[in-house]
Amino acid sequence: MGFDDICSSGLGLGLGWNVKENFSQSDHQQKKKKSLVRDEHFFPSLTLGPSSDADARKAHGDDQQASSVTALSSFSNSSVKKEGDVEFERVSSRVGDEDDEGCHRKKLRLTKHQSAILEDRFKEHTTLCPKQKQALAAKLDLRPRQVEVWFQNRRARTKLKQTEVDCELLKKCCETLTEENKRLQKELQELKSWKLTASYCMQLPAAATLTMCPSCERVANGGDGPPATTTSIPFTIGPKSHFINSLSHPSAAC
DNA sequence: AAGGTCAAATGGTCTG
DNA sequence: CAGACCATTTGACCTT
Repeated sequence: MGFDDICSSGLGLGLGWNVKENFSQSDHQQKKKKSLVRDEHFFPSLTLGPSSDADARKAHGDDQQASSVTALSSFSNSSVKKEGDVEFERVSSRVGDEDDEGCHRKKLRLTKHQSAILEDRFKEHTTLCPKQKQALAAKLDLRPRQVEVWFQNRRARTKLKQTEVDCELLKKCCETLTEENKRLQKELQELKSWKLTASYCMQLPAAATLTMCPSCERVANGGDGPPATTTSIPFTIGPKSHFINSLSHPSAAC
């Protein structure tokens, strides 16, 4: 026991990314997955302790549903403005000539009004049932298919935005963990140097009664002298370290 | 002209 | 199997 337990018990210190891949999907679906974004969940990990992998991986806040963050639409900076709404109406409304639609598609620009209504609906629900779609299409003078496509594209934008947000979050998390890793590495080094010091002190008669109080967590002489303080003893153990000299009884420290 | 945006098309999977 | 959804691509339009 003692320092040896701390320093040579497979204490591991690491920083890395845990990748939890969702393999639940069928094989034929995998070929479609070119991007990692959808089914992989990355979460950073920092470990200090036995290198067993048994420690529970915390479930991360999952599922990037449309968040309030993403509610701000990319439409807000829509570039169509110069020629005013008259121009909008000209290009946008009425894809009424459905027959020649297949030949060459004309760029459709939704009017501000149409976009606003669609946005409002999207804020309420990110999907539409057929009836809602019909009604909305009629209201906006668009085809149901156009409404459907708009919602698809809007969801895609939301997802992209959310991915960017998540990415930023993970970056920050990574930075934090890197700092934590550095700190723990430093602490480990200190513990190792303490071990060297202790093994040296063990050879001295007085140090044989070295004790650490479990309550105040200070190293003290177990003998007749006064309790040791941080100033009188060359080393003390911080709150997170739990070292008790096996040669003496813990309660004797105070 | 290059690059960005966005509506629309396409081709695939999933689900009831 | 139809319809909804998704990822990706295409093409028109816009800005710089």
